[in-house]
Amino acid sequence: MKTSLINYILKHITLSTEELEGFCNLFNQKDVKKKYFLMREGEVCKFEGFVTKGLFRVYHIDSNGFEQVLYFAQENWWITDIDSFTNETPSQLYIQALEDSEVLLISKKDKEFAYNNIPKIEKLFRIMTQKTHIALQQRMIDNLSKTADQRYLDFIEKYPNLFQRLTNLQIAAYLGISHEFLSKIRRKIASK
Amino acid sequence: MKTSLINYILKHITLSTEELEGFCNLFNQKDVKKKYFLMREGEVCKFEGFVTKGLFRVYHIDSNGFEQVLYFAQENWWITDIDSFTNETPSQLYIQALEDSEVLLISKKDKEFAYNNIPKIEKLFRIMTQKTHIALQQRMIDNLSKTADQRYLDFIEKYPNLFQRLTNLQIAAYLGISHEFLSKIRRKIASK
DNA sequence: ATCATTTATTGAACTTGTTCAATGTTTTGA
DNA sequence: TCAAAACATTGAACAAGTTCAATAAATGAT
Repeated sequence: MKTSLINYILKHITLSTEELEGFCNLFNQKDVKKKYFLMREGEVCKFEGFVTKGLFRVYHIDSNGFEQVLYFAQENWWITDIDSFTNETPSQLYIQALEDSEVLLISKKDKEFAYNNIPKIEKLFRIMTQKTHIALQQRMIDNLSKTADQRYLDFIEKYPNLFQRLTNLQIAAYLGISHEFLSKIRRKIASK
Repeated sequence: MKTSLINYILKHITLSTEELEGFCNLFNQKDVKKKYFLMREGEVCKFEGFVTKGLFRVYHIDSNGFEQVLYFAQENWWITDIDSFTNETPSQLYIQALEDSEVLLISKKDKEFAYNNIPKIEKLFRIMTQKTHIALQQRMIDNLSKTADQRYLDFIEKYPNLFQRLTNLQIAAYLGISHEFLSKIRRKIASK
C-alpha cells in the first residue's frame, strides 16, 4: 500500500489529489525477502526507493573485504545510491534487505518526468535530500570527534528501534569498528 | 563581483535576465579577513554563502578541545551550517576565513522568497544539496574504509589545489588524525 | 526437536594512531 | 628586519582499536 508514501509527501508539501495520484503511480512496489539484494556493487543504481516495510542496509566492501555500513533504512526512509543514480556511474555499494521488506521504486526517467510536470516535487526532493544531508553531516562530525564507546551509546539513544532490530555485527559495521571490539565495549558498559 | 555566482547558476539551470538579476540581488557581499569568523558555535546560522574569493574552514571543537574540520570551502563553493540554517537551531560549528576572503550571503527569508517567486531556484538548491551530499557520502565511505595514509594520498590527489593552500595542521584536522601523526605519514611517504 | 549456521564473547599479541615534550623551521606583523 | 608567533618534525610512552583463534550462545531451516 502506498498510504505511507502519501503521508510522507503530505508532511512536506501540499499537492492536489490528481498530482498526488499521478506522482504515486510512478512508483512500483517491490518485495525483497531477507538477505536478498536490491542492488550490488558495479551496477548503476536505477531507482530511488521508499521503504514501506522492513529494513535494509546500504554498505560498501572495502579493499580488505570488510563490510562498512553507510546507512540503514527502515520504514519511511529512502534508499538509493544517490551518486550512482544521479551520475549514472557504477555503484560502490550493496543494498540488502535485513528483514522481509517492501519498497516503492521510482526510475530516473519517471522522477525527471515528475520534476517537469509537478514543480512541487522539486521541493519535496530538495527537502528530503537536505534532511539526509543533515543526518550525514551529524554522523561525520560524530565520527571525527567521538570515541567508539560514545558513538555506540549515541546510536542506541538515537535509534532505539534500529538497535532492537540489528545484530551487533551490523551495528559495528555502522560504527566503523570490529564486532569484537564492540563486544568489549558492551562488556565495559555493562560492568558499570 | 557576482559574475562567478551567475556562472554557477547558469551552469545548473536557465533563468531569464530578470530572474537572474532578481535572485542575485538577494545576495550581499561580505569581506572576511584572514582568521576572522563568519559564524561561531552557539549562534544560529543566518546565511547561506557562496565563496567568490579566498578559503574558509568549517569546523567543530570536540569535548577534548580538538578542532575537527567538516569541510573547506574555496571559490565557487557554498558555506553554511545547513542543520542550523534550516532548523534555526544553535550551531555546533565555527566558520573561519583561512585567507582574506569574499562571500555572497543570502538570508533564510530571502531564500524562501526566491523559492516562492522563482520556482527554478528549488531545482538549483536541490542539485546543489545533492552534490554536496554526494561528496559527503564519498568522504564517509572513505573514512570508514581507508587508513589515514590512504586518505591523505587521496586528499592530495582529489584536491591538489587545497593541498597547496592549507597547512598540515588543517589537513590533519580534516583527515581526523593528529598533526604529529600526519607528519609521520609524510615522512614514511617521502622515504619511498 | 535437531543440526547447521550465524552471531557473540573472550584473551593475547599486534598495529594504528595519540599524547607530551622538546627542537627546529617558516611566516607574519610592527 | 627581527622578534614573536605559528607551524612542522621527532622520539618515547601510551591508548584505542584490530586480528586471530577458540568457544559459547542464539537462530534458522527442515
